[in-house]
Amino acid sequence: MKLARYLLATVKETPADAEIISHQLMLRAGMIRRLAAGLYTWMPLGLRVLRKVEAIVREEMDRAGAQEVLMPAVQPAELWQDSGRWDYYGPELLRIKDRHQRDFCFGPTHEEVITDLIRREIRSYKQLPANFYQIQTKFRDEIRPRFGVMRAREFLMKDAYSFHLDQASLQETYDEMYRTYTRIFTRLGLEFRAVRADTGAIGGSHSHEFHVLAASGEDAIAFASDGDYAANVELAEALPPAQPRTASAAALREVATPGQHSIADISAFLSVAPRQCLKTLLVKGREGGIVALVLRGDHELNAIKAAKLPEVADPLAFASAEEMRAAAGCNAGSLGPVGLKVPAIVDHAAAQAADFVCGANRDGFHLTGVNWGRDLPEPRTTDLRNVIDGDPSPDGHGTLAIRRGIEVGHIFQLGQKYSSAMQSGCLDEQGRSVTLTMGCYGIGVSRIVAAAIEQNHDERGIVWPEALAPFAVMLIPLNAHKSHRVREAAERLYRELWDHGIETLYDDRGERPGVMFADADLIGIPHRLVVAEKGLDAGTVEYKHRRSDEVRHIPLSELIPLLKSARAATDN
RNA sequence: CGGGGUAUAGCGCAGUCUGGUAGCGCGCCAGCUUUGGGAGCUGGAUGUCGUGGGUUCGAAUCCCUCUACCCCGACCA
Repeated sequence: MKLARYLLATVKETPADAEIISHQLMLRAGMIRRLAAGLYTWMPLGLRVLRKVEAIVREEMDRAGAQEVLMPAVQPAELWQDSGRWDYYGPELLRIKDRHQRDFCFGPTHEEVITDLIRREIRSYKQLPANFYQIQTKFRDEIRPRFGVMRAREFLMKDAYSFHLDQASLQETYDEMYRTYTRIFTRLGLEFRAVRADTGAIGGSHSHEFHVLAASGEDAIAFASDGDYAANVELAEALPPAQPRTASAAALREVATPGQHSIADISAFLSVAPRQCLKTLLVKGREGGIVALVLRGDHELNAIKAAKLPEVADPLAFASAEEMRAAAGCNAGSLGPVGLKVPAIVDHAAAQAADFVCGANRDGFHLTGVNWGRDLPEPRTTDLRNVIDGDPSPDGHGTLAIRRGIEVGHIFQLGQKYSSAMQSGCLDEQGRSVTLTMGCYGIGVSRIVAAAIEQNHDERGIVWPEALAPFAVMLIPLNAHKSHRVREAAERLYRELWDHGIETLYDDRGERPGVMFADADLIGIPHRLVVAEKGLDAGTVEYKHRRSDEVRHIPLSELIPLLKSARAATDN
């Protein structure tokens, strides 16, 4: 491509409403433009990157024996009513009506459509197992789209669905997909980890998320210092403390704590560590009523763990101010487990505390020197909190460290959730009717582009991994307006590079050198070639890699082999 | 959905409090100079001041309506 008439829409200034670096750089490099909240146009340069991701995903899915299909983005409501999700899915599902007032939705995912297809097409166990995938635009009406294409409403996703006669066959394909995802993210040049994830109603250890590690990630991941345990913090188990509770030493006292509400207030006011304070949260119960959850002051409630308790409403909902006063006789800020009339469920770590501080269930007062078993009954304990840095690993190997990740892939075993709701089955070897067992496997294709930038940038712009770069080479002529030799050499080199299949951008805009260098750096092209008078005298062009400061003078004859070997190193 | 904020040239912003001829930087167009890290000078084009209504001799500015977008909030006891 020649830049003079390529829509290279780079901008110098950082757009005001882009918060994270990938969003800023995608706008500045002219990869995307916003149309409305969570809706983006992919510009020529950005689309090339998106296509690179797609191509690698497609190659590896094909290699793993999956068959590509393309299903409609718009889906009839009937299918969603069949599966029960029309009512369950909520406002994230974009519902639309056609001219006959029939209900449709813009697909946020395709379990219903594929299950419907398979129940019509698959007749015999001889056709199984089978795995179908598509790369397609999805729409999820997110409460709060943000971070550009990282959390957009419309986005490109690869979704795959596998069908099996039994669990053993599903496990095989699941493992194959795990390996395939590992290959894909490795080829994309990303630093990533597979982590155990929450499976919702499915249960078991049959779900993994693939996360690109980045400080801006929206998910927290817990890693074990020894061994390979890794899990989303949503799921990671906090083990009960190994040491027994220390004996009580202090007497129970009620102290006035006017205006002191938060753990931070109380610990500062009474000069005790936050971990010596307990916080009490009142939440709605599953069958109505109120339940108290008690945690150590330095710990955070894990809403997913709490919502799984049989006593607690799912999803988790906090008690209103009126409900608090009715249940405890005080406002938030003075709640405590002592003398509370509602059932209390206590986190393991909170149950281990001795001589602790908590609210007195009387506005403006707290209790100090409180002890389980003495001042209130021994608690019912469970795991309620998020793991924190330094907690013991649930698998017994070392301690946990917390890092942030961007979820770019998710594989899980669906079992028979959709196939039984939608009566998708076939005949087995004995002629018996069997309900199919399913797996599903997603990759956020457009999100990967943003995630890759989060991991690969510097102060000058994007630094593309070889496999994702929109172009391999940026060809820059110096003083082309004055020098026939430079112009001719650059033109010749440009054609030669393309003849060898090396994707090259030729900057024929006639800009000053500084502008050309700055744009080349901003859009992150890996290999930079500069053609100038002084090099031509020696029969060389100047070569620089985006990641390096080293400038090398390469004889023209060695150029193509050099670039080809750089590319080959990243294929497969 | 609750709270906060913003909307003025392609982009980033000032002007609004205190009503009176719509501005700055970048970008864009033309010319000259310049050419190894986002050039300089000269000249130029570009605005229903988000929408609709109201007050006023006069509204970007004051009042009301609507819309769009951004940020914060489901980790607080």
